[in-house]
Amino acid sequence: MQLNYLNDLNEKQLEAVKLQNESALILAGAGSGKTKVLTSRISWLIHNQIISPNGLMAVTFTNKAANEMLNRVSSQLGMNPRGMWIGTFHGLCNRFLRTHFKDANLPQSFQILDSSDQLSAIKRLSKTLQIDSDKYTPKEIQYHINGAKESGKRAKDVKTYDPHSQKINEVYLEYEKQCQREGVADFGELLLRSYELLINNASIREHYQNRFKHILVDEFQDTSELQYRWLKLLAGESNIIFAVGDDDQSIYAFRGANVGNMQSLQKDFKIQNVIKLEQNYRSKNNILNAANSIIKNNEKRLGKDLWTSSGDGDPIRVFRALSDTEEAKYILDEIKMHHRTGVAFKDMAILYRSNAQSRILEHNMVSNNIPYRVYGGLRFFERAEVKHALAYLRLVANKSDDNAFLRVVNFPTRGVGNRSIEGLQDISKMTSSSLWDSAIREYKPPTSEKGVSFFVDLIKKIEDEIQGVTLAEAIDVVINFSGLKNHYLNDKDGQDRVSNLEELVSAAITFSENFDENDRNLELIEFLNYTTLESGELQAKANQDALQLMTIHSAKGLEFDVVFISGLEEGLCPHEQSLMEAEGLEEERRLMYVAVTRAKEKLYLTYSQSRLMYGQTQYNLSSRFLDEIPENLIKKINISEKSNAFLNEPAKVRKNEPSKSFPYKIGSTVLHKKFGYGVVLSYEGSSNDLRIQVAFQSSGTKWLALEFAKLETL
DNA sequence: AGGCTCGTCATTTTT
DNA sequence: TGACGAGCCT
Repeated sequence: MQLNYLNDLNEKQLEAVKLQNESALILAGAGSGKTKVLTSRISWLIHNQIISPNGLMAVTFTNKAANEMLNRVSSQLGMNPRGMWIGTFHGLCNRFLRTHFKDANLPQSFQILDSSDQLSAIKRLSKTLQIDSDKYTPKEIQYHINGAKESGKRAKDVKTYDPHSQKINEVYLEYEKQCQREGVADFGELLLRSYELLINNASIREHYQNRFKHILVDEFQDTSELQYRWLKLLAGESNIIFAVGDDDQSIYAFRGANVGNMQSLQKDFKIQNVIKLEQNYRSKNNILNAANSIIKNNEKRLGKDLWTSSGDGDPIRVFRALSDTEEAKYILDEIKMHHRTGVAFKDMAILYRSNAQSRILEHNMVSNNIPYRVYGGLRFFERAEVKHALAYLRLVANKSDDNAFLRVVNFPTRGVGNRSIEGLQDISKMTSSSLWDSAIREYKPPTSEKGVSFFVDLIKKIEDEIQGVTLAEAIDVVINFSGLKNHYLNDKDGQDRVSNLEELVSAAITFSENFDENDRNLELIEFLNYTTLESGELQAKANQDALQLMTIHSAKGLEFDVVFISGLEEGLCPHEQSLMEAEGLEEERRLMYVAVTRAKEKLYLTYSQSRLMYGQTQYNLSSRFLDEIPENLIKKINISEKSNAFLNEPAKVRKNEPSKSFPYKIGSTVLHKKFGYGVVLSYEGSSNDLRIQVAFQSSGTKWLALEFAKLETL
């Protein structure tokens, strides 16, 4: 029987979907229908009874992608996919650890720390350990811990070669103990501990290896070293991995993604034939050709070319502005024009490399009454008031959760000052017990609605009140009994926060509707997990017809009729910081590739001669990526030839050869009398007050007046 | 406890 | 420039 979901697949896609007993790597270009291939394959495997729904696992990175997969599979097969192992790496690991909490040496009700919880846990620990937080910043420690976990290492496995990292690793060791004591796990821990459990427990490992005959992975180029090792372990000797990815869209190396996994996969799973999906169903040919020409400048790639049968479309418009304001104005005018001709705001997007660029754009949208939406702010479950409310519940669920304790013991304020808290911490340290236990130990019946003992009574009261009530009612109890609601009602600009608390009650109602077990306690715990694993965009605003503003990173996976890529300047895109990193430029180029391939119909590339950054006007050269697009695909707009002397110079600098005005090559090493060795990053200003930016090995990055700086080339 | 000033810093981000 | 956090003052 031919299934209707297979009907509109092209030959290559169909080949991928119907692969039999072999692992596969599907190189799926932007807009080539990779999600479709992945979900169709799941449906095909199940429908042809090659496996049962329980016999496969499908992993993605984001909840959004996971949900989309679940939805498509459920509509293709007309079944409820809830029990299936389709989810994010973290979500599946969480499920795995809950199932085997005893073997994983975790309390059943263990709570998950998000990044900000993790950071406050580290700050707290540093204080207890009397670590100098200026010398060893909490951020640096967090980076070390996450990096180590990402590569599968416990503190005891990390090799340190200098006193500084030695010290930091000692904090990591203590951090592990603290988390264990408090019954919490950070994001990296979910993965690492799942991996370790599989390694160390043969019967569990064999059980899962026997179960998941097919493992499907989305966005494979984004997998980290540990994630790959975890997948390999689950695959065992004989299971089949179906990995879909695009090395050209690997833009997350900075957070641990390892494109090398694509080569490793081919080797480890003896993949003979990599299937390339190169037909693009999204963009016009001019756009694809531009993307192809840009990305072919990268040396490290598996190689593929996108094509389409949908025609050339408009030329790509390149606009050079005199200032960032002018750039914003041009974009705005074009948007208005397209809107008049019938393009909805929500089908147009402005992309930029860094968030700071959004301000000036937003400013223009506001003054012109264009509805817009900026992606990437605080998410719902990350808001302070929501976290406060949840912290009460977390403490009820797990009394060892010191993070939660500290968050709410004095919020809303109830006269618990630093002295009382430090007192409790001392007791906890001496007796190695939780803050809650210390509070119990010190308990004296409160005489007023103040103090730690009153707080203890409050938590116990909340605990009593929520027995047997629904989750939503429980949250209602918390926000009322805790005094949170009152606190915000009395706050002159707390109205939004009150409605967020109410929104949290609705979120709980929705959660309960989809929760099909009867265990109230379990429901609470799973809800708390859900709030950290799925920090969630509020859906309501998504339906508004609003112009989309976002970074290139957050645009990955999305598409728009009209796309503006703004700020295409050297130093901004490619970002100057990235040029210091190994293979940084190639990743920046992939970023450009991702940005370009977001556009369906029309693509605008804009840059500005001057830009206000950090309160100073910077003069930037146009991005080298613009030069990588063939002239015949481009229509230049309003680029006047009469530019000042400085701007006639750039070609030479861009080619990166020393010239009269720019005597030092960008990227070359120089020696300064006082600052020592450094690398030339860029130039700024014009002939007589030209300044040079140098990153010095020991004294940081500095701007120097070229006229006075005594630099030696090496 | 809350408001204030001053100093610092400034890609990209999901879970 | 402007956001944020530490620390100080009231």
